Amino acid sequence: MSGKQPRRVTILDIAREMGVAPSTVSNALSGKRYVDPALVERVKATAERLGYRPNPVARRLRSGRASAIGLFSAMPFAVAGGASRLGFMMDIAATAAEETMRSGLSLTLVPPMEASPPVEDLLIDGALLIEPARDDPFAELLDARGLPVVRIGRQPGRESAPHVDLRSAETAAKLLAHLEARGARRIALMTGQGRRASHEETEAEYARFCALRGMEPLAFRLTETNGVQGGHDATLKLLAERPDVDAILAPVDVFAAGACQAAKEIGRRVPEDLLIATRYDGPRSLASDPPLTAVNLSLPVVAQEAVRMLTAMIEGHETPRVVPSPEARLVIRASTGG
Amino acid sequence: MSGKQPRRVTILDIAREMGVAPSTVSNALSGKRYVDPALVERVKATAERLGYRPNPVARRLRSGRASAIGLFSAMPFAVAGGASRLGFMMDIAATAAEETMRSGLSLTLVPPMEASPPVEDLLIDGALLIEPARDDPFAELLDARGLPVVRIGRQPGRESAPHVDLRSAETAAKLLAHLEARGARRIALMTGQGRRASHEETEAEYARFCALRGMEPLAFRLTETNGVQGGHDATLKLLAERPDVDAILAPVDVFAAGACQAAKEIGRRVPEDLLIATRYDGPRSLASDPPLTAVNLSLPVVAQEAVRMLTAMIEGHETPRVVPSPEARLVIRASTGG
DNA sequence: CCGATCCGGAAAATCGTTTTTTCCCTTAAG
DNA sequence: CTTAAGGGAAAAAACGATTTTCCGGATCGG
Repeated sequence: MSGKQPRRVTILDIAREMGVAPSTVSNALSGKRYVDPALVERVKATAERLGYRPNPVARRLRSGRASAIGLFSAMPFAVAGGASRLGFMMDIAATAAEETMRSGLSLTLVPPMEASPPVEDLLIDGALLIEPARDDPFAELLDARGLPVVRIGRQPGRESAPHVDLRSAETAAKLLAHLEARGARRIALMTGQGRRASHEETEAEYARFCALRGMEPLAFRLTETNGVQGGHDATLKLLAERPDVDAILAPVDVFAAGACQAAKEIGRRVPEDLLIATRYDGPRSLASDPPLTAVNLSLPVVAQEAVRMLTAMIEGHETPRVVPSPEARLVIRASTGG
Repeated sequence: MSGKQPRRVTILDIAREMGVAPSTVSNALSGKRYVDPALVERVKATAERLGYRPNPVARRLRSGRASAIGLFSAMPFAVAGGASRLGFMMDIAATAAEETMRSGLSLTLVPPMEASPPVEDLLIDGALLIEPARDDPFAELLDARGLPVVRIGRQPGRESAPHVDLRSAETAAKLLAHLEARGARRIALMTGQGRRASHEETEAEYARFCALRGMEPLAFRLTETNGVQGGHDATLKLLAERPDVDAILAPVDVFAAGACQAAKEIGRRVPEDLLIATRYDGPRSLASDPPLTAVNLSLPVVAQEAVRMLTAMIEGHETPRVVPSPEARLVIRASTGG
């Protein structure tokens, strides 16, 4: 346990061993300045022989870089049971971590906590922010610290901040058009309460869609932390009050899953009597009964793009402020007739 | 873009401003040495006024700690589609990140990559390793670096390494007993291929169980990356060949989900004609049709415990080498008769 | 009354790199 | 032949804190 480390080999050890200056060793190893090729070889060999490992902390202190970025989820991250965004977040985290490593950085996971975490003390030189809401506290802290931030999804009120645009309006339009094509005549909308762009854009698109067709809008905002149960309860209530509803668009997958359950309970067959569609195509949409029609958001691509933007900003390179996500593709499943 | 940081306030700025020595400021703020209380107050006030934030890197260089730990997933982390362990991993990551932050550390996510990531350059002073398989490459790298490591789940072949024991044998015993109590007479087992303790222990327990009852063992190892489809196909084949099988224990949740689908397709009703049970109680088990009987592994507690062990090891404190996870509790759902 | 102890703070060393500056020596130009 | 230029490596500064050492004055005991 805690085995007394045998004192790490430092650059100074190499320098002493070879009778050269520490700076020469540094330059030889990093290649930042010209050093006689033969000497470089010898330095490298000695470093290898002594088992030299650069001390990342010292390196960071001098160069001022943390060599890490943070992944911030605005959503309740550890919400017991009904963690509606875990899959979403992980699709991003997985790819982001990989892409981050590829750039020689590492990725720090920052969960929302009761007491907001010490953003100031985090060792990062940039941040990824997942679907920030209008007054996202993380966004404010990060901006205050003056850190480069790339948002995944536009942040309402901060449209000009760098972000990957998830194009939720287009996604909503596609889903609505699909439902209509499958025969829906009265579509209800179930979004979440957070003031996120995806919700706002979807609502706007839905309103436009309804207006164009003279369809009476039936839009609800559910509390995200209620999870499947929330979607379930809301659906029961909705279908009781408005039996003419023949389709539900529930962008948050847990709500859609709840809607499926509710429909089954009251004997409304999906998709024969009721169409249900969602947005994020995660494990839940596949595992629902029936499987849910959803949208392939290409989150791995989105994450990769976001990391690229962020690293560019950190290095001071030019980068477009807004990058569009790949075009969303419908994934049509049994919940809308397969 | 790359907004020139306004140069952080350092301890030197405070010292200059007040006409005292930097060391005095440090001592006043940290309280490590006695400093005149009145002066302490003035220093704190000045620090506050100037907006002083200690530079974590400098602090770490001097004290030699990285103040971060890594979370390593041995499993394919970004497996397209059938990512069977994402939920599992995230249950742990979420809590671990929170507990880590609470200890003033941060958590770095390390995905498996084609080219093994530069474990050497990671700024961590400890690691969490999720369900390492017998010859886990990460385990070797980390041990070689001499870093404290806590395994979540015993690692076959490294039983003496510090870990949180997931008690898979007991879990398996409970599930098997439950299936038997619900009337199962011929139980088949579907595990994964990785040489993880959970699979090995479950298989051993299953063998014991069968031997005791004179039940013919029917155990299969499926490739984890095939996901739901793999479980589905294997189940079809199994039920065709052995129609007398009346229960399936599939610890990997995606296999269980696939089994459900397959059963439905061939008209075997669950739970009337076939019982199905799984291990990890993630979103998938809830969203399956019917919902799956599973086991509450208390992953948040496990994660918390693992982080505590790790921080203790990092600080050189004594800590038990093996901590048992909380007793697993059955979560009985419709797939075994509710 | 003198030397030992204590005390609070200043000064300096330290952590291990990277980066800047200095310096020596060779070469080329005037 | 002298000087300027340039290249390659050594030396030193810097990063920002913590930790150790130092120092002058007050206190105390003998």
